Amino acid sequence: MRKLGRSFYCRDAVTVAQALLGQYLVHVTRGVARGGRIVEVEAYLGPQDRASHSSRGLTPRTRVMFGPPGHAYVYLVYGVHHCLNVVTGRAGQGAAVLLRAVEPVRNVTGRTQGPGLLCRALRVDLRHNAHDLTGDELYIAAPARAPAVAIVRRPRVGVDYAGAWARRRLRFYLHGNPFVSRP
DNA sequence: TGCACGATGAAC
DNA sequence: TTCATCGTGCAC
Repeated sequence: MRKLGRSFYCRDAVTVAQALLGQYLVHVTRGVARGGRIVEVEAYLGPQDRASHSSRGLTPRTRVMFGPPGHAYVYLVYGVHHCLNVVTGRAGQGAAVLLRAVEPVRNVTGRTQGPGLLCRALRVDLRHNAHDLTGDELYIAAPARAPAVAIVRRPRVGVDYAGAWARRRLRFYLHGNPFVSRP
């Protein structure tokens, strides 16, 4: 496994989103490494994207999204679940990719099909907000052998309020993978 | 200072 | 279809 470096994230969100499929998300806590294969993601493009949190502009919460790429943007939804994003593009752009589902690979208990379940299973919460993904605690790595993958494009989930942006096909997942949240 | 509202998941 | 539950952003 080879950890993804900064340059991986310094690309547009759509490119990074698709490139993330099949990569391994790893979280090391107290010597225990938990890992899952990323099978479903969504791209959020920036302030112009009405479905993106960054469409509100630079606020205390979106500060991380507008920061340098390769960092984790973690937030709480519905006061209950956490969602993990990776910041992409250039600093100031406000783009990110939401990790929606992983396939359990190592030391993962519980379900992982959905952004909230993924965070629970991999023990990711608000403490990881702004965390540098090129570090040794929470990172993404390329598997030794990456099989060819068929990618499906669909509209994003739960963003009906975003008008035309809700219809953009910015959700990507691995075709036929049983760990996708909503095939 | 108050309030409406979620990039969800689970129960009914 | 309803609800849990709380941080955020914006109105007052």
